[in-house]
Amino acid sequence: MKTISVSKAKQFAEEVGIAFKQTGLPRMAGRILGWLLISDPPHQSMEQLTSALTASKGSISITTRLLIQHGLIERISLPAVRHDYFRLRSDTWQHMIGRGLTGEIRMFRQLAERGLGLLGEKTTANSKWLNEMLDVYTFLEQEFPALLERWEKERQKDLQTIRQSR
Amino acid sequence: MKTISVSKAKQFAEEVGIAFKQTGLPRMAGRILGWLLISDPPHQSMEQLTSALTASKGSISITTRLLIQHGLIERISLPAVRHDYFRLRSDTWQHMIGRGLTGEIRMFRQLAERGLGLLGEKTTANSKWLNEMLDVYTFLEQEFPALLERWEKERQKDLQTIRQSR
DNA sequence: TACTTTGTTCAATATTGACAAAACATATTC
DNA sequence: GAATATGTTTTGTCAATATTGAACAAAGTA
Repeated sequence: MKTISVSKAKQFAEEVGIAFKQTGLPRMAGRILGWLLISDPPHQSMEQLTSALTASKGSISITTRLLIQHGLIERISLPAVRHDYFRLRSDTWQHMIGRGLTGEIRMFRQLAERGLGLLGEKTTANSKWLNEMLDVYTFLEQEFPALLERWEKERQKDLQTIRQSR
Repeated sequence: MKTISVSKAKQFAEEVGIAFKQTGLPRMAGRILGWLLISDPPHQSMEQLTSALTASKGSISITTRLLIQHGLIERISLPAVRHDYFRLRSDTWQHMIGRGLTGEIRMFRQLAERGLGLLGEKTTANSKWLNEMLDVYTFLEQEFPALLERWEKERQKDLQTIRQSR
């Protein structure tokens, strides 16, 4: 029988927590998401989360709401069971990438525009940097979604290949 | 005479500060970089930075060192002037993107690998998510540098066009 | 060598954010 | 409708982080 070591699982959840903190979301959000990535079954009750993460009900309640708002997890309820469960959404990574990477790109593009607006018509030595900044981030803002679409397509192809080979 | 409003310039520096905080660098680092983006001249002394940002010498000293380590700014000295100046590096945005976006992609790819390692050979319901996570981030990790190279190329082309049209 | 300017380091403080515990609200069972 | 189970909101505490201010170091100038 192969079971995941509980301590390693908790450690993994902690690591995802730290990663999330760096992307701007609270640490607890990452812990919950990290746990849901490896928990068996993939849907977990609040009580399970509190005990797995040694966190208070309150924290879990607030943070699950946040994760739901961000589209990263969803609440499900099973018939004849009082409490609800949480589980990852199937499109979690689209949302993660959209919030993190795409969001960062947009933020810096906007900052470059603001900066250039401040300089006005003056062409100082800095406008070179600001223009380059605007240029890179505008390019990325346009091309990044296309990159993700390419992934979607290649993924579809791969899935088909797998199906055919059965 | 067109001069940048000092208060708006400071506000801009503050905004870049907040943006930096979200990417994991200290707020002060963003404030300094934001100020250097719009300051005239583009090189600023430590004394100028302290007064522009209303921050202590200590903060500036520590944070400029950090920015230099990250390759975002450089220290320059002018002949016959006692103190040094700081200015943006010409490749600031390559470093910014490498640290922020590329770093985030790599981090999540690594996490996916760790998670799958924990599951071992077991194919639980979660392995679907972890595999998709690994798949997206691996794809991005490979393709993102190529995207940046494409930008470099198109930029070279644009610069040539400008030169030729003179 | 004494003095001045400049920059760094570090200890003390202020600020922020995370979190738990408890009070509160809602719903379900008997 | 009392009792129990479940979930949310709030308040206060603690820990992490940022920032200052002062002491220190280094280097140029007279």
